[in-house]
Amino acid sequence: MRADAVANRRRVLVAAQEVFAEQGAEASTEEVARRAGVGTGTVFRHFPTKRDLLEHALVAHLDDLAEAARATASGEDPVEALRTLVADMAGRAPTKLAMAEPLLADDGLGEASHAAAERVRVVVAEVLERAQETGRVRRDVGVDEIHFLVRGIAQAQAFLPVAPEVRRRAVEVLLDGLRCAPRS
Amino acid sequence: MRADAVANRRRVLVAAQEVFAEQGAEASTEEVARRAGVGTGTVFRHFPTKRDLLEHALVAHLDDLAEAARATASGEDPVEALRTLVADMAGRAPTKLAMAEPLLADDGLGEASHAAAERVRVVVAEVLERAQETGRVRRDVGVDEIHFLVRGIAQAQAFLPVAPEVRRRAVEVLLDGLRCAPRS
DNA sequence: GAGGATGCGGAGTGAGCACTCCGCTTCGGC
DNA sequence: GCCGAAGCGGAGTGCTCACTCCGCATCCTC
Repeated sequence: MRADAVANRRRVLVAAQEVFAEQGAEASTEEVARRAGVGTGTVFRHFPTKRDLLEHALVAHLDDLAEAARATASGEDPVEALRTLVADMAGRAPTKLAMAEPLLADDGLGEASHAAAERVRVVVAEVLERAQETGRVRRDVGVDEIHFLVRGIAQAQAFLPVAPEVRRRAVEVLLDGLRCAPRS
Repeated sequence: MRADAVANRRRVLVAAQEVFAEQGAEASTEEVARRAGVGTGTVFRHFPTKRDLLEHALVAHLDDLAEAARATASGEDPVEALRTLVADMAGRAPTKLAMAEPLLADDGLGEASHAAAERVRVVVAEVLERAQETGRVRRDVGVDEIHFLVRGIAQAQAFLPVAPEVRRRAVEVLLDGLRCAPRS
């Protein structure tokens, strides 16, 4: 692969993440090309379909998230780390969903996306488990429930911009729910 | 207004709710017309833009919800009513959001939608207040937080179909969070 | 039941999009 | 520096969709 081709490919990927985060997945490929400073032909040569472009942008995004999660996981008190992780994921999820949504709606995520999502999942699972071992987090929830709730929080802010205190209190309810021992 | 025009208008509205619930707001106007058994011209005469059609379908949907909520509110134990309401709203929210999302993305909801949403809000507020008076529901949350969380739950299931137990446990966490007294 | 107003259907229009194609430019091995 | 291969740009293509237009059918009044 020629050096300029490699560079262009990377520039397109970066531009795609930016554009999709800002405008959602319905942003045109032309806009991505413009932002990357290349022609549309170049974008389509590297990523033959829009689906392909979305998928690669999503993988890049998930890898960023996993790395940040790994940094959070090491060091802190596990319960505090879980809290930080939930907040971080809730913050990033709108961007993630913008890219994942059309993929899910059309034949589901591809292999690469699944692998990247799994890498995130592993880190979250580890933090959750350690948090549960402290006895301060209920044991009847797993990573799936966490992801579900975080995705919910994220989605809920995506459309109706919501007052910060409302969002904060809502997250608080969620975290309290996690901390409580389950009731009858 | 001629009698057949009135009937057609109603049929279009009903068809629109069905189609948008099934296929999302990106469903074509032609599909709505087909389902209603009319031509596209007729749809556009009654609702000059797609936005108009979405908005009227949304109002009809919200009015249904408000009526159901009123039925739930009367009679039951308030805490139980709140629980039922949350579950019901979580169930209906995907349909609601499918219609509301493009409106929000483009200039926000119109006056009619706001009024309909307010009618729902009033009922929920009343149930929440009565539930709080029993002392079994924390007092630092309001209708906004409830709507926010419910919308989240709804959205989260809309894309990734989620295992029923996961969803159930997640809702449980939310409801437990509501029930707990706030912790430090 | 006649006549005018009202409403209807669906072909047509233009805009926007994903994706293709090919003449030209740039790269890199020699 | 030369030259073939690799890569590039962006006009072109075909499709879908919201929305328009107008000749024709249907309704309602008198």
